Amino acid sequence: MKVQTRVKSAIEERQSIVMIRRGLLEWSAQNPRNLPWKKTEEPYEIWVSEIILQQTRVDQGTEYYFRFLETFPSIKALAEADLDQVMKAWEGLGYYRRAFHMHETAKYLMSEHEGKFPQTHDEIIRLKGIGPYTAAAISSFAFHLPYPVLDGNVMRVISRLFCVDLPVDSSEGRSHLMQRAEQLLDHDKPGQFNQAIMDFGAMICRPRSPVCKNCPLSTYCSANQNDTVNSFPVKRKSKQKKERYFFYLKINKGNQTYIRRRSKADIWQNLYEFYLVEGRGKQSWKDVLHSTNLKIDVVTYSDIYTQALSHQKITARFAEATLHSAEELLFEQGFIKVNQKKLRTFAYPKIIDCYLGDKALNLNSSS
DNA sequence: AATGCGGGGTA
DNA sequence: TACCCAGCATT
Repeated sequence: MKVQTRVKSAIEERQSIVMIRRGLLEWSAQNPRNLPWKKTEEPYEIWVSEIILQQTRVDQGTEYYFRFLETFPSIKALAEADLDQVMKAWEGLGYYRRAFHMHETAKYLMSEHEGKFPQTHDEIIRLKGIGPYTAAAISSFAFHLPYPVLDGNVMRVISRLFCVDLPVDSSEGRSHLMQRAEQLLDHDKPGQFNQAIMDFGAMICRPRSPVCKNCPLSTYCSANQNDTVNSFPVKRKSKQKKERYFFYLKINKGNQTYIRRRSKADIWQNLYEFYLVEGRGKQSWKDVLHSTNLKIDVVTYSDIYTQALSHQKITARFAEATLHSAEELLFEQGFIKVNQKKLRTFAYPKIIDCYLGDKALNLNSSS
């Protein structure tokens, strides 16, 4: 038997667009999602929520959202804070450039924009850290401007509805999806519509095991009709992870420790760390200690810590040591000396945070 | 157009 | 383990 395919007429096409739009809004009204940032139209608060939620699950970001607004309740408060303080609020959340850019933008808005968040899409999208998605989100949620959001949820929903087989991580795919998103958008209530389609993607049209059985759009969904929902969205191959080996020396002098802010173009920019020697492949502490000019006595060696980033696999070892050579060697390299008690007031990568946590635990249990 | 940038939940 | 998450900047 021959598989029947037929091209939809322009009229049918327009009709299904209308039905999908209505279906999304109705589903949203019947299945409201109680998210804290939905309760406000304050641009600053919406901005904070949207930056936090970039590539970050709602469950993971919610606590950060409350704490960030508590610590920095306004553009002014954020602008007047130290970078270290801002990074500390972001510690553990990842993609730390987000925090850096927010801080930069807050300072810019104070000095060049009278501390007010801009109210047009053109101005908003020019701000650091704000791209097409975030600009559309803020524009529609805070100012009711008709810009469609195109995030991971929306791309998944649309690619399934219309069987878009262009890779969603290609510019061609993105522009195709954006066209669809613009067609679908409800221009009278863009904010509501954008919320609806994202919620729908998160709850019904999920990445794995979508709930097609009671999906209100199943009759309009090409992928569902063809029983190919699992082959959308189409993505390119992901790259292999690079392995890196970090040897960290927690160098002490008395009750002080030397730490340094990471400043190179690399992971964990603007977070703090100990003296680092990066090994090439497998290496031992002996090789590493031999390669430094520092006079130190190692007191303890830690277990091995590993952390998987999206693009790198980090293996880290820590050694605690006392310093005998002149401190100047370290100060010249940008290190600062911090009292042990104040150590945790700085922001660290997760792998260092874990090490410090384990160390504190060991001290407690052995005493 | 490709790549780098975190951390965690889930199947 | 691999994939994905309310993406963006840089080259």
